[in-house]
Order: sequence, then structure tokens, then C-alpha cells
Amino acid sequence: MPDAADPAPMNARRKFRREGEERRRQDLIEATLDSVAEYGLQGATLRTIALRAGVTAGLIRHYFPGKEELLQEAYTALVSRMTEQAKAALVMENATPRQRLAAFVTANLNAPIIDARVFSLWATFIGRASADPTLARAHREGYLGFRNEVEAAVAEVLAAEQRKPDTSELRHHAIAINAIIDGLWIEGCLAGEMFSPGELAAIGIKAVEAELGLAPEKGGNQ
Amino acid sequence: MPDAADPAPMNARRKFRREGEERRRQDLIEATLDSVAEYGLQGATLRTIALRAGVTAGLIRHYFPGKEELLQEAYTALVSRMTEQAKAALVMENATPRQRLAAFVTANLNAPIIDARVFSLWATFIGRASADPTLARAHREGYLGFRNEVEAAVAEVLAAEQRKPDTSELRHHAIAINAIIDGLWIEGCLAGEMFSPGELAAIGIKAVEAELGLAPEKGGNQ
DNA sequence: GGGCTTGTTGCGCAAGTGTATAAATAGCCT
DNA sequence: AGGCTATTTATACACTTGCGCAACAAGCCC
Repeated sequence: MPDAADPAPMNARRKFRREGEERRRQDLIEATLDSVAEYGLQGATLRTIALRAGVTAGLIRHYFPGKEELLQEAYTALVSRMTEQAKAALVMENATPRQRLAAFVTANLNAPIIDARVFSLWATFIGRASADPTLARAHREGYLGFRNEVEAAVAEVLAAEQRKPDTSELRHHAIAINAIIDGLWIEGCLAGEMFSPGELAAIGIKAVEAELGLAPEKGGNQ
Repeated sequence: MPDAADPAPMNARRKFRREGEERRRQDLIEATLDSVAEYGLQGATLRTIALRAGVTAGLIRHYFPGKEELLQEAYTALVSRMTEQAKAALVMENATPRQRLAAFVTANLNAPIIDARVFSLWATFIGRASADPTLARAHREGYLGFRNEVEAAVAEVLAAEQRKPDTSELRHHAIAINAIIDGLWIEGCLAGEMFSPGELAAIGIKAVEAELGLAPEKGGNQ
């Protein structure tokens, strides 16, 4: 194929489409998270990110002042996505407080929250939090929101059991339960194949109920 | 100051001392951990590391094939240091199994194991584990060793209580307790100032004992 | 003390980084 | 259809990075 009118001149400029601003920003953030998860913060170069987003590197600067801001927005998006998914499990109706708490634990110990990619991202970013106040703040807000949800759920469970914990006791329960969920989440993300499906959730529910001093449920806890 | 016999000729080569190989390697690894904790994997350049170790960058290649190997050795050193410190708390004599388990929990939830720098390092490296088999293996070995210690300690506690758990029950207890310790460790490292001294350890011990179904100790649990 | 080994320095290099900026073109408005 | 604007590309630039290499000197051995 030596000749013929070349429909694509060799020095052709790349074709492109103009996307809406919101769409582009979201695509870039998603491409950033993908790159960070796969290559780490060092491997997530502007060119890598742009390639994955299907644009050229220069465009990033049109939407973000610099790489740092892009990373910060990506982390913020990640945190809010994680906590929202988690808290969504709490809005169940026609369920006892205890069932809702159990559902919350279960939701947090299965896909999509148990996920190696999300964990990798979480760890990568949080490792920089102590040196980057912006990241630290994003984490702090997500964490406190999460713990408050736990504390509220615990309060309802105990109230349904006619128990009146003082604030200190309540806080300690929330901290412990938060730790149980976090710890199991890490184990599941890092070594998911070591656990059978539903096993982590079962362990988590039993541990949480033991922490709260709840009597084992009668009937089919399988 | 134009003239005078200059005792330090401007083009003087830097003075240096020859250190033993073991000493240099250890210094370089320590400098690597410092740099990673402070600047992250991206900021931990060979020049930064060398500067902190008090040598020039070129020397690193005399002791390590490349940067990657240096980082891997640094992570291995970190993991083994962490697990050794933790397990050291288990070798108490003249103590009941329950006391030894409590001491283990306490040791893991106070300095030097609760430490922002160590956490930052752990998170930074573990974030790369899913993409780097070498890091993944180093973590895996440390984790399994840790969990085995927990499982052994739990077995002794239950044996002292005349209970005979089957292997599955024992495994679940170990996983849950491991999660409790990990989760509280993270909370302490990330937000140490939110907890009063000893508070995390107290929460941890109570949670662990609840998980094992141990009756509250009579007498001064403060 | 004088050589010899080798730990150590200093410099250079090619590749890759984030950023800056000019040129092009997609797609809306009239 | 034809301009206008702002999204997008493309290129350049200064800088850093990990690595290679040759010269140097610290300190052991005789």
C-alpha cells in the first residue's frame, strides 16, 4: 500500500470531542484514581492520567491548577464515595435497630467496599495524610462522619434493649465497633481469598454483638 | 577575602569515613524509612536518602542494585521490627494467659507501636503491595506470623478457662481480635490526640474479652 | 611508611516530570 | 453558512530523577 490519497495525513492533528466541563472533570478524577491504584502516586503522572482519560496531558491544566489539586480532589471524591456507600446500608425501614446494625456491618464487609483497588487507594493517600493537611482534613471528616453513624446506630440498639449507656460508654462502643469494621475491612481487602464469602461479615457481626453484650439471637444464625 | 592560604581549597573533595558494610546498609535503610515517612515514595529520591544518611547518592548503588531493592529491604526491615516489638509483649512469665493477652493488647496500643511515622510508612508501602509481589509477600509473612501469635494466646486463655474451642472457632476469634487491634491501632495513629493515655488499650482489652466471652474481672479494672 | 583494595565521591547523561504557552479546531450562536 | 470562543492539542522548557562511570582516598596489610 504505497500510494493512494492518504485520508489521514501523517501530520494530522488528533481529532477530539468537546465534553462538558463536569464530565471531563469526573473522567479526569476517575483516571487519576485508576492510575494511582495501579502505579502509585509516583507512577500517576499527568501523561499517564491523560492517556487513561483519553485526552492529552495539557488539558489537565485547563481543569486543575496543578497536579496536587487534582490529587486532592480525587481523594476527596474517593472518601465521600466510600462513606456514602457505607452509610447507605443504614437506611433500612421495617427493621429492628439490631438488624440495621448487622446490615451495616455486612455491607461494609462485602463488595464493593471490600475491594483491593479501593484499599490500595485509601492506603496510598492516607500514607501522605500526616504530611499533607488537606488530605488529613478530608480523611478526618470522613472518619468522624462514619463514627457518628456507628454511634447513632449503637445508641438505637441499646435503647431498644432498655439500656441507658452514658456518653463515655457509648463513645467507647463506637470506637471499638469502628475498629472491628476497619480491621476486618483491611483483612478482607488484603487477603480476600483467605475468607469464604460472608465469613468476614459473620465474624464482624458476632464481634460487634459481643462488644455490645447482646445475647445471641435465637433461631437461624446459620 | 581575596587571598590568604586557604585551608579548605574550594575544589576540595569531600572528606569521608569508611564504615562497615552492615552499618552503612542499616544507615541507608533507616534514612530511606525517614525519607519515605516524610516525603512519600515520590519524595524519597536517592539524593534525599543519601543526604539524610550523610553520604552521596552514588554510594547507594554500591550497596543496593537499585532504588527498588532498597525500598523492598526497607519495608522488610520495617515489618520485622513491628512484629518483633509486638510479639515481645507476649513473653511474660509469672502471668496468667489472660494477663498476657491483655499485656499484648496494651503493648500494641501504646508507643512505640502507636506512632504516626510508623503508620505513615505502613500505609505508604501497603498501598503498593497489590501491585508489587515482593511487598505483598513481606506483608503476608508478617501478618500471618502476627495472627498465629494471637491465635496461640487465645488458645491458652480459653484452655485456662476450661473451654475447648474447635479450630474454626479459634480461627474466628483470632481474626476478630486481630481486627480489633489493627483497627484501634489505626485510630490511635491517625488521631492520637483524640484519646486519653491508656484509653485505647482499655477499649481494646474490653473488646477482646467480650469477643472471647470472658467474664469481667472482679476487682480493680479501674 | 608505602602500596592496594575498595568504599566513596563527583560528574555526566538520557529519560521523564510538571508547567507554560501558542496554535488549531469543535461546536454553538446568529 | 460562517465567524467566535473556549476546549483541546502540540510543543517547548527547565528541572529532577535513577543510573553509569572514572577518579580519588581511607585505612588495612605487609
